[in-house]
Amino acid sequence: MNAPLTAASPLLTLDVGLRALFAPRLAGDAGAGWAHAPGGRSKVSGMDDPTPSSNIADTIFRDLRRQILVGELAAGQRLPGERDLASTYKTNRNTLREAVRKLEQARLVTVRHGQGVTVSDFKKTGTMDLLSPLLEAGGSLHEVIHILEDILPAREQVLEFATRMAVRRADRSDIERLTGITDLLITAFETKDGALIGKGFHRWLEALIDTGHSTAIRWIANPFLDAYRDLLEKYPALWVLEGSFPTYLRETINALADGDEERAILASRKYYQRVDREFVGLLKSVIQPEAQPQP
Amino acid sequence: MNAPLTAASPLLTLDVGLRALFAPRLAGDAGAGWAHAPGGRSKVSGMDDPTPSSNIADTIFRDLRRQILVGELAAGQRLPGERDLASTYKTNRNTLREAVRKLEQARLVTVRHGQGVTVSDFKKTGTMDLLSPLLEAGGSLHEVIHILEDILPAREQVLEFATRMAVRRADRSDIERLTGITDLLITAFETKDGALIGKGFHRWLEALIDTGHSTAIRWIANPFLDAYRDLLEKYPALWVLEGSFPTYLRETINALADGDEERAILASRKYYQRVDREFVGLLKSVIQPEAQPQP
DNA sequence: ATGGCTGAGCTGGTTCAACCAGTATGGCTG
DNA sequence: CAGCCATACTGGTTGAACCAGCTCAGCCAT
Repeated sequence: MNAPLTAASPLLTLDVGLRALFAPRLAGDAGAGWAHAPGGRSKVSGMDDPTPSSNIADTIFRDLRRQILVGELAAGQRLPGERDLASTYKTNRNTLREAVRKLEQARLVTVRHGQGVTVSDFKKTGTMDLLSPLLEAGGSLHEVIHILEDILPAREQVLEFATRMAVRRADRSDIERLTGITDLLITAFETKDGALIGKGFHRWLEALIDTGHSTAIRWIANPFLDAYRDLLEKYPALWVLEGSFPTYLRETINALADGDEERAILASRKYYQRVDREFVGLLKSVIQPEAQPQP
Repeated sequence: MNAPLTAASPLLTLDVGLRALFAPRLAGDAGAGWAHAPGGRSKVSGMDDPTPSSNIADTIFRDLRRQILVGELAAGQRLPGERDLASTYKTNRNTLREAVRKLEQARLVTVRHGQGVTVSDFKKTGTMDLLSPLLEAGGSLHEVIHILEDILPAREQVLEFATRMAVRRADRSDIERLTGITDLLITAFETKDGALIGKGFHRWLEALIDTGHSTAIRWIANPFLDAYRDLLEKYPALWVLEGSFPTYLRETINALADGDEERAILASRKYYQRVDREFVGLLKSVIQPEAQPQP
């Protein structure tokens, strides 16, 4: 890659992460440092349930979804009949149908009475909801990298938009909340513990999005946050955190407090362009190792 | 509103559309002028099925979804048991469960074995998939307008991003396709037939998004296109088309052909800021008629 | 020979009646 | 009073039967 990194600010754990990304699941949890703050949420318990999903229908749903997302079941192809599928999965038709209903709702198949179930072309008709399951499905390396390359600029757009709205609509309590998380996060950054920082950054992003006070932003950002969280759980060591990470956080907070929209956008753009450039470069060097540059 | 409209370019059918938006469904179809082009699609038949949805489970799903989206079922609230719900809807438990599976997949409820079904806070945890059903559900006027005000800038961001990627990645065939649709559309614009223009514009947007050759863009844009199409079907006369519409189309195409990214973005930004400003102004004047400006 | 009807056999849609399995709760027991 | 446990909720699973839309082979009439 063209732009050399400052020796003092290497990409944190990136190559470890890349190796982990396509390797069996890693165990490990980096302590309870980022437990939920006692926010004003209702009795909604939060997303800290381990979700064992011993659910048969759900298991089948996930399996079929995976098969579709990695291309084992191609678009336009017809699924076996419900009776056949049920016996394949050693269950009954009712349970199997629940799985099919979920596939249908996820736009992965279309069901027509008398004609069977056909796989949809999810690349055409899907939505960002598929991002997390797609990364989780882990198709071919090439495929995943292509999708990621595609997603990264979109993510940057979303983040810029979220940042913009946050600057416009932040109130005092938003800024306090974000400042608090930022301080914790910068402290955590010193530990170089990828999983811990990852969780903290997730909270930071959530707070930033909340600060926009916009349902639209939340809805756009949620699939990205989901994908982030899922990947974080699977590959705690993955997170690409460039050396300027604390600077980015501070710049954003300061611009937020000053109401300086352009400065906040600039900080975001600068940071993510850096990170993404490195990330894409590394991804490409995984595909074509001969093109790998000298450090 | 501050900026007066040029007398020669009134908002096409806007107040008719606003009236229609909160009135019973209008009938009418503006001819087959926008039939699908014989594209290279596989056997996927397209989205021109009337979708009668006589499906019981789906009907229940839609009804419960509507109740949740308009707030009749509040977040955190528990649904009646499956046995009760089944008898309420005069059906059996299996069919009802299929509806609940869809609600679960749509993130509108969470189901926990032994504890029942609870309504989720979709404003926090939802995704853009909910946009179309939310508008369809038609909650309080105030609510819908608030959401729309929130969505419009997001839509503009998405369109700008789509435009940007289209300019970067357009090839000759993309430009030919878009030019063809543009010519048709501008001709159709003379007819002032809202439904016809609406359909044509939908095709134009699809072509623009295809031109980006990016799965990410498609996935982000799809919920917006869905909402657009659904509203178009329900309120054929709605579409807000400002007088500069043909100019916007031409500018975009020309910039695309020249590879001039900034010019394309500028055309998009200028046009949608105009349209959205008028739209929001009108929406607000519906809420507070006393604030309505003089023409 | 050709056109249209018809029924057999696919598909998903719906119903029923049981039973299995988590979760809360209140009353009983130590 | 503390702790257990029967019980009565909740959703999860099962299997069988039947209803309904669709396709197509094959028959019948033109």
